[in-house]
Amino acid sequence: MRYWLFKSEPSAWSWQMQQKAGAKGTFWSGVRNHLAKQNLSAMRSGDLGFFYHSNDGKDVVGIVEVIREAYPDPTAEAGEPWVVVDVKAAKPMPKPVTLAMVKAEPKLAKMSLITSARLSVQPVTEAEWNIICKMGGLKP
DNA sequence: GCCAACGTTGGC
DNA sequence: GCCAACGTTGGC
Repeated sequence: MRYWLFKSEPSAWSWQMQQKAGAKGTFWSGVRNHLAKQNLSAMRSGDLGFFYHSNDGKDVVGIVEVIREAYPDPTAEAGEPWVVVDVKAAKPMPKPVTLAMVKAEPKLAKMSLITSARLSVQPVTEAEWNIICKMGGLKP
């Protein structure tokens, strides 16, 4: 089981929209970065990810579960290498964890969210996962 | 709205 | 293969 972080601008795709998509979930499209693509490819069914609102909010607002592993991005041009995974909303954060809270926690200083701010799909370590769940009011 | 970080493109 | 120019992301 691995952990991830998905970034989205709420104006493009918000947590509320993800929740409305329900148990069937949706594909996570639009990744056009090779490192992010590698991360998508490494995901397995059942992996969990934080849903992070960039720009507007700047907070972890929920948890999604990977329900289908990487396959070609339906929104990509023919011949392009991009992939998507399907995710569904698993549970909301009782208390959203803001970027400011992450930055204020020394144990999270090495998170990709801080060190690779522009990467849209990031790995999260188990230790980081547990800390943020706790900050968000979830039992580990 | 600005700007830093960073990835990509294209000229050489 | 280098690197300057340019575009995009995302925090402030």
